[in-house]
Amino acid sequence: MPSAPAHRPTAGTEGLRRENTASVLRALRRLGPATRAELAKDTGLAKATVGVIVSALEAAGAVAEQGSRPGARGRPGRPVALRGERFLGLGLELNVDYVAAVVLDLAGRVHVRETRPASSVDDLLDLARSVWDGCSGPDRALVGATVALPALVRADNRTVAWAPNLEAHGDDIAARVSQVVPAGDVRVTNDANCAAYAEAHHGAARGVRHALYLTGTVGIGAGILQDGELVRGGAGFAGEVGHMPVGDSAAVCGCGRRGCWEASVGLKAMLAAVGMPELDTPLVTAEAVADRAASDGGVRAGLERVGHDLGLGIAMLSSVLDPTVIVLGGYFAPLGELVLEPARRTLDERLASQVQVRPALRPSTLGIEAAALGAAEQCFDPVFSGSTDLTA
Amino acid sequence: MPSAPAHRPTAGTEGLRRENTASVLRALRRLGPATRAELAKDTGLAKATVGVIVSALEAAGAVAEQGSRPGARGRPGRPVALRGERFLGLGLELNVDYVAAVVLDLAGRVHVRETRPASSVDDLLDLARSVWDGCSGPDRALVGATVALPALVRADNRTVAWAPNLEAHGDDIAARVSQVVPAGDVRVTNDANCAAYAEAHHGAARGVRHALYLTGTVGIGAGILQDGELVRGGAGFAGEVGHMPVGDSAAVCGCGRRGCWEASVGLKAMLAAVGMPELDTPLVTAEAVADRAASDGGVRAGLERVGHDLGLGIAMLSSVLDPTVIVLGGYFAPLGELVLEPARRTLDERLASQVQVRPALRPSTLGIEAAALGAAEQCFDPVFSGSTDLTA
DNA sequence: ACTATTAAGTACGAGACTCGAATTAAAGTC
DNA sequence: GACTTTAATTCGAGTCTCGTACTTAATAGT
Repeated sequence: MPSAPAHRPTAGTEGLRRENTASVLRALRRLGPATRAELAKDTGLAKATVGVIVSALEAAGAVAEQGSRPGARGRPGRPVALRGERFLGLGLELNVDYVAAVVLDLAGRVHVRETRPASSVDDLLDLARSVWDGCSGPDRALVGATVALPALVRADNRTVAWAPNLEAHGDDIAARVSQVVPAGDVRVTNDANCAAYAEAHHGAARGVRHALYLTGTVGIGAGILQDGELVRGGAGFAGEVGHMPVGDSAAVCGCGRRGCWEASVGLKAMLAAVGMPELDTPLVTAEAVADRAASDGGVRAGLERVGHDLGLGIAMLSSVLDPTVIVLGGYFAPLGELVLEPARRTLDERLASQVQVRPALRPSTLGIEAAALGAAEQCFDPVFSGSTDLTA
Repeated sequence: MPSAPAHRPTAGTEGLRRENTASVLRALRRLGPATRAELAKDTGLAKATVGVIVSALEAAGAVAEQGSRPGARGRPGRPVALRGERFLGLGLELNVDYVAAVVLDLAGRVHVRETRPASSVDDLLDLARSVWDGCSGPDRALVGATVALPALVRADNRTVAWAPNLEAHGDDIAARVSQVVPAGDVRVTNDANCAAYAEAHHGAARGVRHALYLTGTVGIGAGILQDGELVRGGAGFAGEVGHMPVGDSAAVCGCGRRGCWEASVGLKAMLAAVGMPELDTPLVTAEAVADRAASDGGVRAGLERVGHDLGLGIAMLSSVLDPTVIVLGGYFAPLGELVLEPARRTLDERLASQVQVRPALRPSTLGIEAAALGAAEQCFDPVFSGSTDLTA
């Protein structure tokens, strides 16, 4: 059988408490402010148990009571809500032309989001320091920090196996981040995975348990969510879709081979198709292209071709993964329906069977900080899964 | 966030016991016979707790003590092993040209395996009845039955969305099976998923947590294992890789489109490539081809071409999923290295980066009952996950 | 204004479970 | 034969959840 590591999330009764506490926290995140009675019904726990758990969370500063909501019959409940003032998560992104940081709180609200045009680890550390300085306080605790990189990150969430266009050795990024901010646990992850996570928690795929995120810049990356969890693969390299043999089989890719998907739908291929130059950043470039498309039929035709090849790859990925929603990020987002519409048509042609429902194709709405936001959200993973206890 | 259903595997202390009991059972399955002390070390539970759990399992007939193993210093431990005489799982497969059944016990041993050339639901029920008659007994309990179908089965594990070549409405198969055998819980699943499960528990991918199974008959199907769990997709249709646009883009597929992968590497495409006729069953046909290849260079060249296109699709799937091991079943198994070797070469050429390790390509060794075996194994899922309690 | 009704939250005792330490048991070693 | 070593059980303490009964706080009705 698949030899599972002897994982022990529970074992003793205090582990059981952790588990149930996490269950209450998840319910609060999902429902928003809720009374103890509502939490009991949602989690299936006894009212008494919920009462004890809520008290502990309140003492820890994780939740707070709100004013009661009158109007109904009977004694009005006293709603409890996640507090954003105590526990924070820091998400960082180091990319080829910018660094970004997002501070998220337990309630899912963004405290800070900042992006700077830069590309070195030192720039990232500077940003992390300044962002945290603006958030820290005597009653603030940083539950973790996560660094998103456009790189192949191993399944250990620490070491980088391959980072083209990035002068980050990566192995020590985690260590350097933890010297700059007081985060107990610092992890390193792939940027597309982070962005997928962000879309599923805050963006166009909110609440969707099977989603696929595609980011388009020079390369194409994917983040896969299967039943709410990121698909990482054996070594941690799942989602490296840029070099799949899809699209124009003659197109020459930066990797030296031909026929890679990103040689057909990557930023440079798109620009070649519409006959426009590359500007400062992929996003600015794509916005310029979208503007021009309004008046230029040739540009629209070029985007039509890109959209078709995009749909081809999406058909492939849909057949394999059967996602409910596919979110398009990176330079695809500004182009929106200009590429999504032809992609949908191709998808309809290519879909495996009549029964298979076409996944929803949506542009990302999270902007350039998507990956950093997802990274910040990942910091709360241990909290909502019950492996960390905030009341300790 | 991905709105998780408020799943309650634990909650109270008796749920905790179930969880820990399942942990002990998993350890026994993984380690084989083990003393209470060894189980305590492996599971992380206290010795006292393991003692109580083992007593309960022994009373339920799930485990039994073996003769002690002397030789070491100190008091010899009394090893405990999973008993195969009490709890059984029934796996059934209904395919286009045969029906198959496997009875598996808690210890992972196969009690019966039988295949008959047939293709109707009635034939399957006959087989189920006769197989169970040969196994049932006063002290025997059937923990469940699982039916594997070459069909799109919805995520509810009951209803069939699409079953080409199969006159099974499917929605009532589960009900009819539970009338024939005394299985509490009857599930319906996709055959490739079942076979993947079988390979991961008993076959060429044993102990591997990230594996991919590919079966080749007339169509091509995949089963995906991500961290030991089957990837099902949003509707339950993940792994439908047969109609991905891969290989010869001009090849006409049975679905009416062109360029589908199975139009390049399906059974009929392979036969066309080697210029040989189809025999009774895919396996017999493939064996004949393998025989001929020993002496016929033209056949070898044809298989070379099929292997190349196989490698192309595998490269795609590897980029997306990053499996550690890929198992080739169906008609690919008899052909073995004749197609695997060229597939490996293509894979090496196409692999995304130098860092990415090539997954191991292995032929299946489980034979025609692979899917039925995996179906039987799935019956024990609730037992090893702790949602069912054998000691109740 | 007063009572009945409805629902939320709490107090409390019972029950289940795990854990660590102490104890008993069964070998081999000197 | 005494000692050592390791296995397994016993026992008491501690933690947790649960159901019931009770208290509290609002509205609805008379």
